[in-house]
Amino acid sequence: METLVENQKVHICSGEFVIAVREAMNVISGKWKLPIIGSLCYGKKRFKELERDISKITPRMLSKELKELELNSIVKRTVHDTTPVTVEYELTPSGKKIKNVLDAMVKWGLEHREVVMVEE
Amino acid sequence: METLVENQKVHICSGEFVIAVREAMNVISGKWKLPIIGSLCYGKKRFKELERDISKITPRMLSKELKELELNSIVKRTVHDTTPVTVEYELTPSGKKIKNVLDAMVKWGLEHREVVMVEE
DNA sequence: TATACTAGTATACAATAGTATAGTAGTTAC
DNA sequence: GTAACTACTATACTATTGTATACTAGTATA
Repeated sequence: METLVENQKVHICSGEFVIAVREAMNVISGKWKLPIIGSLCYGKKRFKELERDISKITPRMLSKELKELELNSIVKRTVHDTTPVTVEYELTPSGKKIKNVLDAMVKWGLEHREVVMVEE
Repeated sequence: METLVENQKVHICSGEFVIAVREAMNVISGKWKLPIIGSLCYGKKRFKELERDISKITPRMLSKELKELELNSIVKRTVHDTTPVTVEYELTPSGKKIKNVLDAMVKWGLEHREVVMVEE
């Protein structure tokens, strides 16, 4: 399995490849990361807005996942000096580009579903 | 966040989208699925070959993951009537196409790493 | 008879991921 | 003064995921 990255053939087992895939996996794995990213695609959101948007998430998980996403430079956190304090979360440019990965997943997923349906 | 699939704009929250992404996530999530798929990219492999190929995997996990991949139509299992019995595993066409998703992940991962490096 | 090969399975445990429920601190409206 | 808003945190638990170690069954070789 080979892949073209910046005009260079890269072997699936090359160190860079593995690290890059792992990084992408980190960002989208887990139960709540995609719902959070999905919700932030429509623009900035406050903590409580995300909590209301994402059905059944607990504040503990929301807080934990937002911290991880911030650490990984996917989400930017901004504190506003209002009363009460409001905190806004938004996707970084890198966070927005995850869309390309999701697109590839949707494309594969739909094709795969069709293949499986025809087989059965 | 919108995406183009077969000339139709599909909303990120549409049922089909969510199911398709979840399906793709199922196939690549977990500690051992990518190493297994990676190893099978080079062609058919027997159980013991995979076990030797994939450093530190236990037969329990290899067996479990192969079963899941087979259930999801990513891997095909063929039993050969030799002595001792040999079993071959190979990627289905759908399994091979997961490469497109991995490519998108590599591309994003490499770009993201560069952005993060420049920032720090 | 003992060892090694095939492809796994069984049991018990450890580690990680996620849930449920309640509480914090500071300010504002009733 | 009490309730409600903000953005969380703390504690204790359950569930899922992965590990470690040993074992099975059938055949072939030394």
